[in-house]
Amino acid sequence: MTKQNPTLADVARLAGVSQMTASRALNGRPGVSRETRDEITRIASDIGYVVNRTAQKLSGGRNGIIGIITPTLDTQFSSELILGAGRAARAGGCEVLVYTLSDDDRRTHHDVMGLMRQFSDGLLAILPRESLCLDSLASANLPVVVIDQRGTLNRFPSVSVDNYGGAQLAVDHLAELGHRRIAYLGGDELIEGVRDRQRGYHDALIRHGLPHDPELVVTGDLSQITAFEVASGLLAMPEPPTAIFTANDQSAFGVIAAVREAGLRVPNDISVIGFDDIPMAEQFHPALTTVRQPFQQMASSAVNTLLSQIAGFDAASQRITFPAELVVRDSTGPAPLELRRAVPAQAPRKSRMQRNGL
Amino acid sequence: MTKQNPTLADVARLAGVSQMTASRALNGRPGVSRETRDEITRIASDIGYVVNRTAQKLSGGRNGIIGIITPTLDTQFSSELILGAGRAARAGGCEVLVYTLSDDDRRTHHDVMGLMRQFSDGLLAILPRESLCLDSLASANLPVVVIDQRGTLNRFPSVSVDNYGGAQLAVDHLAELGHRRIAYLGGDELIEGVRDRQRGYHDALIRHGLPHDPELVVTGDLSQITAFEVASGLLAMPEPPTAIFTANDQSAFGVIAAVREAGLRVPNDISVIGFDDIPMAEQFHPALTTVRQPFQQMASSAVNTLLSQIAGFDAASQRITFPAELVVRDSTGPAPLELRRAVPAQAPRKSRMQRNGL
DNA sequence: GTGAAAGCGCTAACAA
DNA sequence: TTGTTAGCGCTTTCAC
Repeated sequence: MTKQNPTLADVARLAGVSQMTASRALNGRPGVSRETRDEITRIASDIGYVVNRTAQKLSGGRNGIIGIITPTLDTQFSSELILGAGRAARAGGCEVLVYTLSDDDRRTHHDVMGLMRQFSDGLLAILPRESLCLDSLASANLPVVVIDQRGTLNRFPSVSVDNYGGAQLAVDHLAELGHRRIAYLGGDELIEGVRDRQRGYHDALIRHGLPHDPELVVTGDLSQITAFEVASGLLAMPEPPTAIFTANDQSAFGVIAAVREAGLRVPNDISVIGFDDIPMAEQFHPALTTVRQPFQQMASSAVNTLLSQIAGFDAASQRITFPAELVVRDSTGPAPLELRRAVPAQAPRKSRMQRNGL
Repeated sequence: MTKQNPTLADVARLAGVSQMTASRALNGRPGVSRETRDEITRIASDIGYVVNRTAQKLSGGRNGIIGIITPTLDTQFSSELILGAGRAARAGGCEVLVYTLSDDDRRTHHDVMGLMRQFSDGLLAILPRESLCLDSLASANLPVVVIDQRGTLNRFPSVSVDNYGGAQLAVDHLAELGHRRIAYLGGDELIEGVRDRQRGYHDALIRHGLPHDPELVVTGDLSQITAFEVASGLLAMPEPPTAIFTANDQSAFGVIAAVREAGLRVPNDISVIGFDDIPMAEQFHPALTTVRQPFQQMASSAVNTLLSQIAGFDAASQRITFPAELVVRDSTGPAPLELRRAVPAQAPRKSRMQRNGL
């Protein structure tokens, strides 16, 4: 307890004005003469005054804080979004505070929402799955924007990528490379975006007149490790796919590991394509072909929507969708020649293993 | 603006007691009769009362919030630490809010510190490099614990891993495998922990009586991409190393990619060992041999130190160091036979390329 | 253009 | 065991 931090009262006293004048000056509000304002600003900076946002918020005003709620911090998916949101917020004169939903569900979502509401002017929710949070969010009467979850109940404005279209892009790419047996490794069915990707996969298959073998549709949990296991099963099929489309990049990494483990090569024997285009995708070996989500744009669009809501505009029913983009790198290639046109009845496994042994 | 959130006054009124009694009851303070307390608790939960931590903080009390300051969110290094800290904090009845230092330095560190101070009871700073933040932190008179940075100025209690010893573990392992030409790929020299790792590498080399070739000590920036480039240079040397120790796992991934690119294999031709043991290390292919930092323990130890400081105990000079642990996986193996005992004068590159071509 | 008063929701400190 | 008073630092409202 050396010395207290300077408060608005200190600034006011030193400047010989009332607190209100100081407040107005420092916040750029009208009603202060040019000279007074300059003087106050100078003094404030001299004594190192920093507004107390806690008090600011409590007294009914805004405090320039945007809260971000994210289910997890350890995926590049969320870090990218948070990074982008932070940039956009700062550009809009706000700071960002992140709250991670606890892995244990001990704490009720309601409490968390309450907490964030008290701290911030508005909330950005990264909620891939139809979370219970939505209910708590609804009861909080403060601006909310949801990322990656349009939601069935249209309660909040949302920003997401065109998952359906993106998945089609992936299948198109594979089909053009001559693949016919294209597998899909999905994730948690509760995640709206993931469901859309699967629909996109399915519809694109039909559009290309490709067989739609239910055995080629498998489910993971968006983690690399699970993808590895699930993909291993896929590769052990009597008639394995020549290409695997995964619901996210992380899964694609697991698939590639599984392909290697099976003694096959990517993309020579099996093509793999992911979804997201997290930074790691480019650095992976082989560099991952994937469908890009424009994280930066999504984040800044979400922040801007939030900011305009905070400013009092109604954006309640806004649904922003960004197009996905195919990013071709090294993990996809032409389908093996002998499988390109028709799917032979006999298991192609052997011949491929041989080729690989060269 | 549907309806205001319930406040302590509401609870008190409904319970027919004063605000203070309600406050005491809800905070588990002594001085409230059993029945009154139960009744108040019931009512509070009935009307969905959630304490306003902003007001709580403003009124001079604690608010059960721990602020975490991290330079970045997109490394598993920091996510692991934050995850662990969150768990520990919650176990101690606190919530955690994360602030990411902006990538642009527009905002002064001082402002950020001010902000966090207002919001929280104490700060956990993940500051790998000797940051300017330390100065700002010092001026904030609230508990601070620093992770991964013992600091030259002994200002704050800190928690870190034994970087020096960990690096020696890595070199010991390599030396036991018969490696003689062991390279070190470091990172930012400003990072204290990284400097310690280099010292450990150097001293261990001497201890093992191994040659200390300055050419084998190169510097990256802890990123995978840079490591790839730097390692490529290392491999192109007339007399390349047979093992590479990197300052972090991320760099090791880049090195492995470079080794592959050069047509060599890990660990047959080149052994690679990292530092950190981030989750990705285990899932990488080949699974990475590395030196583990006990993130969970470090984080919870840091939180506990912080908590005790908040409780009023003095921990100003506390320095906690955790031992590092060698985790042997698949990226290290015996040194190539012909290089195991002595370092031949002629370039060994050719013979290794041949072996690889088998 | 400026200031005074009141209060945001809560908790210390002191009564009773 | 309980209540009263005061005030955290700021902004709103309304007066000058």
